[in-house]
Amino acid sequence: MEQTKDYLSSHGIRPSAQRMAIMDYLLSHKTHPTVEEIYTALLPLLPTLSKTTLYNTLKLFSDKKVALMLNIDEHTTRFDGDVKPHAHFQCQVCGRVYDIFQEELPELVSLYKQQIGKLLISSVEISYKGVCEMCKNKKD
Amino acid sequence: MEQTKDYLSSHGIRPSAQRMAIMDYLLSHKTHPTVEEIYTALLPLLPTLSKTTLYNTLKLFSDKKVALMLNIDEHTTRFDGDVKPHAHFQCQVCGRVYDIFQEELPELVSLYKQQIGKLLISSVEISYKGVCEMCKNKKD
DNA sequence: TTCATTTTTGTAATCATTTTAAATAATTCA
DNA sequence: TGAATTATTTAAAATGATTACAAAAATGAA
Repeated sequence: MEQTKDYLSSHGIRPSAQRMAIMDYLLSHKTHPTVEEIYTALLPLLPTLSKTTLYNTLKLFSDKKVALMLNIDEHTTRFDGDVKPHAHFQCQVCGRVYDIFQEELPELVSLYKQQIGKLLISSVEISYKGVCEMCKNKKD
Repeated sequence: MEQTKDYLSSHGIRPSAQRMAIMDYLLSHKTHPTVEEIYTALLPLLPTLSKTTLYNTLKLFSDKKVALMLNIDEHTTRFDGDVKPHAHFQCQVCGRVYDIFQEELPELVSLYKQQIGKLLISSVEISYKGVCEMCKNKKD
């Protein structure tokens, strides 16, 4: 996709085939995928893709602010191509990660983003845990 | 300490020597230590302590709500004996984790803790990243 | 083209965490 | 008490995510 190329370029990222495919994947899969999931999904498209490239690229995306690196899952890092301020929820039964867009959040984030005391804040991550609707209903 | 024994007992945790030592450590070291740090610190007191016991115990503490398991550090899990609602900040230069007690936070947490839509929320973790005062000053 | 730089790749190494099974300690109740 | 059951601790091995490294491939500039 041409717009992905421009999107990367405008953020100071040279748009290689691998990078575009990875960015496209993140933008079209709002599932907060793990490295493993992205790797498995892209292998048919990029048969020579290596895990190292994935790790390097996702780190680059995170540094350049075109992706979020999420620590909500204690077992593995997850990634999000949506960089608008929002929170996340992980279901402790099925492991799925959901987005939470609350009106108060962007406000809260911008409020704290500048400074708390003498600390220089650059990012905020808000993570909820519990049981999602699907799993809650199965329990009955 | 006798009060640690009661504290554990009142939370449904049988107070073994190992558990009391670990809880004591968490209550007296507000540094959000890693498993490795706790292990190294306690080895002189409990020469036979094993890492497995540490992992088991910290999991138990987290389940019984006498400790927080923090995912703020992407490399390793950190623990906090302070279970009052508060946020954390990790300095990306030195790695230290600081507590952030903001008036708005307990409110925010209790607000969201019950339910968001159809999700059943049981815990919230708010993590800031940036540069701490010490490291900020060193940079000049 | 040729040279230099960037990006990608595969392999091996590292390190936190989990699994497993045995050893030890504590508890129960006959 | 003391044998039997249960809970806890331990050490060693296995797992799995991530990083380090060095070579190969691709890209860009002169």
